[in-house]
Amino acid sequence: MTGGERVPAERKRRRPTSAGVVLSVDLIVDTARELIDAHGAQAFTVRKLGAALGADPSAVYRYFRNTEDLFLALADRLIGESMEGFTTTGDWAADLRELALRAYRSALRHPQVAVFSTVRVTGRPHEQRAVDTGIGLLLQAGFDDATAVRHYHSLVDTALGHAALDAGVLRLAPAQRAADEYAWQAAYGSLPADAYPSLHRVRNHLPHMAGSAVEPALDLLIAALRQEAAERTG
Amino acid sequence: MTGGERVPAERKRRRPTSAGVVLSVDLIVDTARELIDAHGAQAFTVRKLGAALGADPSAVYRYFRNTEDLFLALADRLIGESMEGFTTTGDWAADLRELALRAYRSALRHPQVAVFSTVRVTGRPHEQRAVDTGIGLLLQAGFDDATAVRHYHSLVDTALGHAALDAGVLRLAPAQRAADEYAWQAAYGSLPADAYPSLHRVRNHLPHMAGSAVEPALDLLIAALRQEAAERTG
DNA sequence: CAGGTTACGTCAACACCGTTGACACAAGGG
DNA sequence: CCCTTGTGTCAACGGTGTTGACGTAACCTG
Repeated sequence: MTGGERVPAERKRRRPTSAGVVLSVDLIVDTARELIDAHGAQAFTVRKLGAALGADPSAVYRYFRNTEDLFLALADRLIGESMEGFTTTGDWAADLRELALRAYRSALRHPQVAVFSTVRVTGRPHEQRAVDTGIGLLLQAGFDDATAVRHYHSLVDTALGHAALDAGVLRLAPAQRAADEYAWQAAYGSLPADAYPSLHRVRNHLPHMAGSAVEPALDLLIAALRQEAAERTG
Repeated sequence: MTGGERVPAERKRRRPTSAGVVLSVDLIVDTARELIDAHGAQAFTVRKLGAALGADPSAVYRYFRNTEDLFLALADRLIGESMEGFTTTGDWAADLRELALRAYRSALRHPQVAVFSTVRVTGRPHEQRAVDTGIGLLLQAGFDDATAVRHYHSLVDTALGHAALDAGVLRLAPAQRAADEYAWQAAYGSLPADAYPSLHRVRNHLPHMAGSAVEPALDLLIAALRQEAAERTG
C-alpha cells in the first residue's frame, strides 16, 4: 500500500464541529459519495465537502492527508457495493461478463474514483474478494495460472477503460450530447464515395458510434475466451 | 462540429506581443502540445501556456473560447500524427491491431485531449480518414455494414479506454509506481488459501497486474474477430 | 474530581487556477 | 491620413487545494 494510510491509525477523541456534527472517516466518505452522486465527480471540491459536513473544509485533512487519499478510501467501498448480490451461476463466461459489467457500471458513476482504484492497489477486502472471484472463474474455465491473471486483467481494465471514456460523455450537457449524436450523420453522412468509400457505404450505421461500446467489446472478449477455453480443454 | 469553431472565422490583423511573438492558432496549438509533452497534461494551465508563448494568458481567448475548445483543436492534429506512415499490409486483422495500437499510443501521451476526441465528433479530415481506413479493413474481412461499424467502435474505444486508464499510472511519480508494483505482492502475496483460494494459487503472477493490459485485450478482440470472420466466410 | 496533554476543529493565509471586461494602441482599409 | 477595429495587456473576480498557528474541549491520569 503506497500511500493509503490515513493520518492516525485510530482515533478516540471526538469533538463536535460548530454545527454540532461529530466527524469520522465513515461520515466523510459517505458525504463525499453523496456529493459526487448528486452533482457529479466533476463538481466535487473539498470546500463543498466541508460545507456539506457542517465543518471547516480543513477538518478533512485531520482524517485524510489529501483528496487523492480520500478518493482511494472511497474506491474500495464502491468495489464492494458493485459486487453486492453477485453470485456465480455455473456458466463461467456469463459470470465474467456480469462481473465486468458491474465494474463498468459502478465506475461510470464515479469515474474519478474508479481511475484511482485501477491505478493504485487498494489491497482492501472488497478489492481482494472481487479479484479472487474473477480469477477463480477463469481457473474454473481451465486456464493456467498466468493466463487466468492476464485475461482477468484484460477484462477488468477494458470495462473500466470504457467507463472512463463514457464518463466523459455523461459530463456533456444533454443538449450537446444530442447534437453530437446528430453530428455523426451531418459530418459523415454525405462524404464523397470515391474519397471515403467505406464511410460512404456504412453511412447509415454511423450514429451508433455515439453510444457506448462496452457491451460489444465485452462480448468479443468473452467470445475469444470461450473459444480459447474450448481449444484448451478439447 | 458542436462547439468547435473558434471565435473569429478568419483573422487578418497581427500585432506582436510585448515579447515580440506573433500569435496564431497554429502557434498556440503547437505550444500547448509542447507543454503537454514536456510536463504532462496534468500540469497544463492557460497561464503557463501564456508564459510559454510570450504573451498574456488572456490572449489565448482571442483564438479559442475556452480551454476545452483548444483541446478539441489539438485532437484532430493528434489523430493525424498517429496515422502517419500507416499502410495496409493485406492482413486485415494485423492492420486493425496496428491501427488500434497507434490510437492507444497517441492517446496515452495526451489523455486529456484524447478523451475529448472520443467524446466529441471532430468531423475533421484526419478523423474521417482514420475511420474510413478502419471500417474498410472490417468490410474487407467480410463483415456486413452494421457489424463493421460495431466492431470498429469496440476496437477504437477499447484502445482509447485503456489509454485513459494507463495515463493515470503515468501520472504517478516513478517511485510510487514502483511501490505499487510491489504492492501487488505485499497485499496479495500472503493471503490465506482457504479464504482466497484463487488468489493464493496465482499469487506469483499478480505483479503482472501492475502493467498495461492493452495488448492482451486487443489480442483477444482480434482473435474474436478472426473467428467470427472465418465462420462468416466459410 | 482536578490537572495536564493533546487531538482536532477553526481561522486566515498562500499560491495557484480559468475566465472576463475595460482599456489602449497599432494595423489595415478607405 | 484618418478611423475603425482587432487584439494584446492589465487587473480583478471567484473559485481551487493545502498548510500552519491557535485555542479549546475531551480524555487520561492520579
